[in-house]
Amino acid sequence: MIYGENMDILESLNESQKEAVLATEGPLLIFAGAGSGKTKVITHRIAHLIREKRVPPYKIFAVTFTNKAAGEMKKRISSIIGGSGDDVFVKTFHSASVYILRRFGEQIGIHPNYSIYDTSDQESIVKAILGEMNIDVQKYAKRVISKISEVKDKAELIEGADPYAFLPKEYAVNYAEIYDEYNKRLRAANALDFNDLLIYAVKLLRDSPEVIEALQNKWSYFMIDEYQDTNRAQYMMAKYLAAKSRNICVVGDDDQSIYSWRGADISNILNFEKDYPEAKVVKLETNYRSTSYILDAAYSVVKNNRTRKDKRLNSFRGEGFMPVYCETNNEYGEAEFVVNTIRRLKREENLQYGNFAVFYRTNAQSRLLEDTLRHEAVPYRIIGSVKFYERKEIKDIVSYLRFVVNPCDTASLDRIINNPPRGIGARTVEKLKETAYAEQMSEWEIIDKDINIDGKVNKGLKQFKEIINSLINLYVGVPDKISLADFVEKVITVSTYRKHLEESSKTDSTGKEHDRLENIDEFINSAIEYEERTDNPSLEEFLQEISLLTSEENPENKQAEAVTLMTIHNAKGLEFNTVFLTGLEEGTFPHANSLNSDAQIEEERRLAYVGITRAMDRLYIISADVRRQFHQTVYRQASRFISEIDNELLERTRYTSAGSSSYSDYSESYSPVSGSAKRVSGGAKFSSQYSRGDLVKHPKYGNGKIVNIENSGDDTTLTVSFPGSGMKVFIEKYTPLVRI
DNA sequence: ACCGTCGCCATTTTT
DNA sequence: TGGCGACGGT
Repeated sequence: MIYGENMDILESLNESQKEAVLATEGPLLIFAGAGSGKTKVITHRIAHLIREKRVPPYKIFAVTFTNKAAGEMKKRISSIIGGSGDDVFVKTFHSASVYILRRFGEQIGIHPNYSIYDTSDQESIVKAILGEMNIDVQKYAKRVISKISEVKDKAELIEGADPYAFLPKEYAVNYAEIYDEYNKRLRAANALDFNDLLIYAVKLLRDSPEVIEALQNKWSYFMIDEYQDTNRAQYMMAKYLAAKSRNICVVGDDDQSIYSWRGADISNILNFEKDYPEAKVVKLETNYRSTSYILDAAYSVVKNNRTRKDKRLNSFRGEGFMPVYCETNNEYGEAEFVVNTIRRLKREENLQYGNFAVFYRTNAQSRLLEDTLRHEAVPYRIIGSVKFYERKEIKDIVSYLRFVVNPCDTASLDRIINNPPRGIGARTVEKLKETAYAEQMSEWEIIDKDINIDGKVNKGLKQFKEIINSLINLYVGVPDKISLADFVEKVITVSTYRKHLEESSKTDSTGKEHDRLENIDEFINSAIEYEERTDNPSLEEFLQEISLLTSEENPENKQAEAVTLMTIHNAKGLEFNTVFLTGLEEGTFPHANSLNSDAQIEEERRLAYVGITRAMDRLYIISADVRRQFHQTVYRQASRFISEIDNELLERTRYTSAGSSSYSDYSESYSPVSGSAKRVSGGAKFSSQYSRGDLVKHPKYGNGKIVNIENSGDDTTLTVSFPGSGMKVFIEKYTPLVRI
């Protein structure tokens, strides 16, 4: 929809949506069911504040859960009211914290060049501590980290409660001691983890009259999205900020709370009316997204939860198609059923690949789906699996940058000191750490001052010192003398990282090393983009910003016309014409780890609810009798969520894959079973110099037979079956195939 | 002492 | 599948 300058902001809203938009003063709680136009209400409410109530845009503070949602919201506000929408403060809680700390952090000893530690940095710190304490690193590192996060999620540090009371007591592992040591090392490294960002921001708000006054004067209208997913610290941040104006509007849906494992506290939304007795409550109960069959199915699942406010969405749309439950023999059958159905619907119903989404509970499940789509030449994109900024090569470069900015950053130092290899081994690093500890200096000071750690001067360390020092000299000139992007380029060359990658890509036949080079160039692009869109760009800010980024938002989906694959968690807030919910088996979904607690089962059920309600027109729920996990084959029972759906709401079917348990078997004997999934190159609006059944030769795979020819976009693709290597798909115009 | 290779291991969800 | 530790070669 295009919004004209004079469009009435209220025009396209229903009664309760209008009510929510107009209630601008005082606390407001909006229960927004799935698909009820929540984002529309938030953006229109902000537009209304600005245009009708004459609230300056910069007085409005809005937080969402993900960067993507924040970006989306900004865009939509601007599309209603034009450019001034850019001045609304729209961020995530974490990036809002970064904003607060950048301005006021010095008050509590947080210098603006601090590093933000993600899970892998945390791991490196915790592993070091456990190693020194002679604790089984393998076994405990993950557990310790999750315990540390758990304590911090509860924000016990802020409220003065005893954090140790929340740590487990095990004779082999002293959690309290590790916890203290961990925090000590983060402070020494001038680093904050994700939780610290929130905690320290809240501390400032609570303890510094100057800060709270400045910020309460800065913002006077607050909007918080996904309120059911806020944790303790986020709750407190909102509370402190809005304490003066009390113009706080929270939006959420207890049925869609799926982040309790990350400290989200559902009682934050359920208790809002206690916190703000004068609060107005608006319920958005008309669903514009899904047909009533789908909504009824969703309701029949979620109503089994005990800890929820009962409510039921009305569909604005008609009855629609009955959801389909397909039982398959194994995960191959599941993947084939998905592909066949996509093909059929695309052809018969004139749908596009972009109309389809495939959801799964765990990322590991994506692999076979992905393989099958690729083999069948169905374009797809995966959201959120390997995050761009978590790729090894990106983290390496970021670590160089972080270290130059903040030379106390030991996690970064550990990463780069011998990367690329320069002859600094584990023993040397160990001695370096010992010396640093003995001298009460940072490791960098030891290196920089040529302090003797080993009876002889280490050549590698000397080399490393020169690299870092020359980069520090350049860094002083950023961004005036040297642009940020050029500096990043310098880091990549001076560190010899690029050279090293180029060399290893020569001998690498998989092309992986070459991909790494491309990713590095992509990273330079992201630095250029940052510089272009920022008024006062700084390396520090750039680094902190990307630490909070989770990729998809940046390297754009180059293929818009593609099937979307993602975890259900990632699907929140999205909608698709047709949704496949895969792996509906006890142990897969609900996940095995959640099976023995009611609270966790309820969260899994909410997750199912979120998944189902993403579908607009068609919903397919799939289970497999047998699924191979890790190394073994497990027999699975259909998920309880399926039996919770009323019988008359589900069309049942079964699909059996001709393939058995290994992919090569599958390729050899693959033949589509479903009658509607004939693999003909129908329509044939494209031309090919091959026909089905032709025998061809490939330089690497040898002789094979063409089993399918299809037009995907502009290209003609050939699917060839090789006796030795299974099925491969080629784009005809690039293929090295020769007819024999 | 470091570097590369081999084989073993484990995998919920993520700002 | 790939990340990580152990091991043996340089």
